[in-house]
Amino acid sequence: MKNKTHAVTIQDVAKAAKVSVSTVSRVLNGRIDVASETQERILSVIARLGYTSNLAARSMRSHRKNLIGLVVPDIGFPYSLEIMKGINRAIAESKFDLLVYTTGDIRKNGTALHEQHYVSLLNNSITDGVIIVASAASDFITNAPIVSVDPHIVNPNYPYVQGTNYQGALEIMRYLLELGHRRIGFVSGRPEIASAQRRLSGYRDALENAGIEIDDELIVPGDFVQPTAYKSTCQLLSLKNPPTAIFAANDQSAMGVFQAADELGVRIPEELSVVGFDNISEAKYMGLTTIDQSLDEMGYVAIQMLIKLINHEPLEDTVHKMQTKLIVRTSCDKSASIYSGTKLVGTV
Amino acid sequence: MKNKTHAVTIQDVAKAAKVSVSTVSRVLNGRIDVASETQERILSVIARLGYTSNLAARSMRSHRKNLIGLVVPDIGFPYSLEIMKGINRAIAESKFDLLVYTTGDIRKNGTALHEQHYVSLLNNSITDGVIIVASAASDFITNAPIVSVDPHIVNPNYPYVQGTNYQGALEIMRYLLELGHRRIGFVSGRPEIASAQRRLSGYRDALENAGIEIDDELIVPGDFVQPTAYKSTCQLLSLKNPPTAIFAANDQSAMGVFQAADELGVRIPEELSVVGFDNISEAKYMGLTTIDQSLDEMGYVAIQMLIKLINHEPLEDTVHKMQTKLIVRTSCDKSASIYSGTKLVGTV
DNA sequence: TTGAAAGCGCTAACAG
DNA sequence: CTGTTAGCGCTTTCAA
Repeated sequence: MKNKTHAVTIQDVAKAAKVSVSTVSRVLNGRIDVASETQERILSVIARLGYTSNLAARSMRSHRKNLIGLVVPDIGFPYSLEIMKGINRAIAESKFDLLVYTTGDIRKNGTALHEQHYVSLLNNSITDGVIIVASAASDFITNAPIVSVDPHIVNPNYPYVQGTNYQGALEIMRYLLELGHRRIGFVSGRPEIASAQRRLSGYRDALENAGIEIDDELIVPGDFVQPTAYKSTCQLLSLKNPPTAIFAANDQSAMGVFQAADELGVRIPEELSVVGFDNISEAKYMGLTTIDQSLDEMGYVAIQMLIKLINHEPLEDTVHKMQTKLIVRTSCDKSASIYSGTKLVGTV
Repeated sequence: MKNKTHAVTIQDVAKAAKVSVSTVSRVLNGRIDVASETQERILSVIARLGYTSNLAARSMRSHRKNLIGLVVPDIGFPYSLEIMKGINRAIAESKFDLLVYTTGDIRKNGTALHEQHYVSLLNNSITDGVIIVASAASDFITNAPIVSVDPHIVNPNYPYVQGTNYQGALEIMRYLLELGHRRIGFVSGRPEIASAQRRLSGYRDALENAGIEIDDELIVPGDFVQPTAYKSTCQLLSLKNPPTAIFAANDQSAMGVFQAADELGVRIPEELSVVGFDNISEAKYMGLTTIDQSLDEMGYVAIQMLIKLINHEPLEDTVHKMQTKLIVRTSCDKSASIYSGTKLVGTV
């Protein structure tokens, strides 16, 4: 490791190039008012010394950092990854760099409080704006723009991106009802989260519209995580009058449903139709039907919105709702066909 | 959005609490030499104003930032994600926060150069140390420690973590040879990468040791990405004397092999045995056998090593080689049994 | 075209 | 226990 002692600063460069720090700074920032001879000399010194401008110091002085912050609760989740894919794509197309902030584990902190903390930390220091994913917090103190992706609780003061959860749920139910199902189970999501509530509403309303009485026994608890869904599904399948179809509130829950069905010897999709919300990469191998809310697109769109805000450009839509797509699989094969889709983009 | 005008600084807090900035700073840094009454007053003001310390300014003054940087080429890759899972876990157990730096896409930049840039940028500014994953660069200018995970080219000057690629490849080959295979195809990885080379060496040496002549027709190009492996496998399976088993250099390549086999109507594992390197979450649904090099463990260990370096604690092993595990699947079911493993930890 | 100097927000001596 | 002061490395006036 070189320069074990001291990082090379702009002063070192200035000294070596026999100019003042301000001249070096000018070159660094691409000012045109520097003699090309001087400029070349400075650049060669920079290269020779391996100088990198100090991010901290630079951020402190200038307002433009070309850096976007991303606050995600847990990178390990497939959900987060999907969104990050889209974010990554948008970042690649932009001149911004991305800085992801995570505390490694949701359990480590009092979520909402820490989200607020990190948003402030980043936006008041080194980023031009932040994207916050699945935030539990609904209010932030920041002087740079933020865009919320799939917030737990919707706050109209901030621009946000979300899926068409209600419509998607209706879609799923329409599909299952058309298949002739009358007893449809629902593995819930976390009840405090808006998207979970809207999915449940869709489930309920669809049944109601179809003139089917809601059997509360068929609505079982869940928390977007596989083990809980597994337990709930076991309970569901052990009913004396079990459902013939199950609607799982998210991908992980669908995995839990699959696990339970598999263990109890119930074959999917022959004996039990299963539909799950979210992208499930394994879905095609498990014979599950899914409704895809294009998580990656949500990330992509969020960055686009944020960049506009950073550039003080107007935002046509403060709220962006992503299209959901029902992907129907008739069997455990790899072919999947898109059944239908709804697109909804509007301004609140 | 509040405070649209100006971020609240330590000065604002000091003024509101009627103390000096240094007293606020003391409270912020948990110094004990502050009257508990004053402390409480300051804390309440901080809470009321929603103050967050400026990361940039703080980093500039103090040496300890409690922040670890991670430089990954592309977050969207399953490979990166696996490593990040382990990193995340280790971070959660530590008092450090994590900051991931990515440019969104490998193609965006001249990899090696940019890796060096980001390492310097982070380590000379706001991080206490960085982890660099799958680096193309082999030398860095930094005054804070770095740990390299799975470097393309090994540089003994830096501590690094890697899998037992050669041993793993031997293991895979032993397994396939024991199954009676004599014509075994190899879908290569990127030839400039050390791990890919070692996997190929393992393949070659195993055949040689078994007294089987190497047929260069059976070694097809790959680049760790599915489409290439797909094409190469099609080529492999179209040979007049096609292989009865294929060893894919990584998970994505294994997916490509699966895709090709599926398309050509070759059943796995009945008609074609396939083994892939890396964790493949879909493997269990596809009947693939894998050799798992515990990517997440690599991330976990890397953070442990880095934290020791940051704390100036001695490192027993500058080089950490992760155990690889051959996971054999007899059919497309969910049960998987661990075949064998090798563990190798040493110091260079 | 270049340099000197002020100051961004913060921490760490050093005085009181 | 608390305030004063001197910078950290950088950008940005303002002069020269």
